[in-house]
Amino acid sequence: MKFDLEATDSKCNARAGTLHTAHGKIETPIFMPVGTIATVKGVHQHELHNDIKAQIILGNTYHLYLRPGTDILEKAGGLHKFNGFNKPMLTDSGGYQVFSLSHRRKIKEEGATFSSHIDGSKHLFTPENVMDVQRKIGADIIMAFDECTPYPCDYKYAKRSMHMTHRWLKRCINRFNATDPLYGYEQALFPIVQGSVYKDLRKQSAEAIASHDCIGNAIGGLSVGEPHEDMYEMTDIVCSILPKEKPRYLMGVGTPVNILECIALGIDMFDCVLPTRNARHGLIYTREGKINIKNAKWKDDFSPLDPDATNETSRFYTKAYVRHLFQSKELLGPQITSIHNLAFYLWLTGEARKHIKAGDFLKWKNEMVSKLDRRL
RNA sequence: GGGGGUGCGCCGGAGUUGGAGAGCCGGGCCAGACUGUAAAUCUGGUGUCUACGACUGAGUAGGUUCGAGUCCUACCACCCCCA
Repeated sequence: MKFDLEATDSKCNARAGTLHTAHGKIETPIFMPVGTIATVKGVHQHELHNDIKAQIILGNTYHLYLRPGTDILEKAGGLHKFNGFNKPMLTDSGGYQVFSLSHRRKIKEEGATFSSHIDGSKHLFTPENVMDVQRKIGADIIMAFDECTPYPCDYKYAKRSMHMTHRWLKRCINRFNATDPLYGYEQALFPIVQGSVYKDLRKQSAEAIASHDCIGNAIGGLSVGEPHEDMYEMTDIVCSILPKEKPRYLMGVGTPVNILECIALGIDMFDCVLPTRNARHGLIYTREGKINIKNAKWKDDFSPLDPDATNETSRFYTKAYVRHLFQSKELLGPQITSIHNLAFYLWLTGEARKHIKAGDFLKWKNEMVSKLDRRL
């Protein structure tokens, strides 16, 4: 797996590059739709491919391990074969579930014990078996097992947790290096920077992560409720330390404005549930800001969801029609808005790339942010 | 034509031995939230007003009573049975 850095903005740290994987290339900056349970909720693979133009999607180790289970995924020949998405995929390790399902787990040095949110059964996740599971799932990029710390998080806990994540990382790397891909193509392991909102911890963590010389690096533990200023500050510090020639993945971020700001700080890869979750709840992102398509004011607005969209779905369906679908609780409503929001996110990162290459990113970014920044 | 039954919220239920209702449950409607997905979910609002408090309100109009959504009378509407 190889990353080519193609352009760097002269006025900020934004970059454009290409990550070459066995399932195709990823042109950065890029947004990666989240497909936790082997599906980007409500969206067909051909829609991801043709209309949204997704270049890579996510899956989740914790969820896929619980259901359908690694035996089924192995039998299928890996996640790509199972869900039919034959472009690059990335799996998260379950580290986020250490945070989001904190009431269902116990952390020890060995690993984290979860009681399944599906049936209550007990499962131990260790750095080693999380690597094994991700080998079986077969994503192109797999993530180290970490603890995503909550916000707020006191310094002492953040420090202790960070060190444990670093120790877990060494175990992940050892297991990863001791095992081979199961399906005949390369997988890359990305380590994750932690350290909560503490500058010294972030610096220390970024240095530790960089020292492993992995193919790409990730920043975790942000977008968990901290102020945006903290998110940007931490991202900035970490980007100044992580190697320039390797892709940087900011996990779980974010809003369109978050993404633009963090591209400016030097981030190449993003993922977030907002475009799909909000879509299912009737919130759509447009070039002019976000709108709630369920609001009564759209009931007789027969203009397209987005007349300027580059994808077909967003130009084809009207606001009034999509509102009607939501009012009627028709499945097509969330499907259309999910496609729309993802297409918008992919358009956004694609435009950013164009402007970085053209050399006018910062100006374009600032204009976009002021247009979009109605608390996006 | 005769007999019986039922009437309160935007809708459907529940609730009444006469004793605190702007008010229970569900739906609808109107808004809001959501950041490496326990999420097609969750939260709030939904009579009126001069609004942290008031006022009006149980088909309509009267009556009985300290007190009526509840009892009585008339009328109206709807449903059922008989002709």
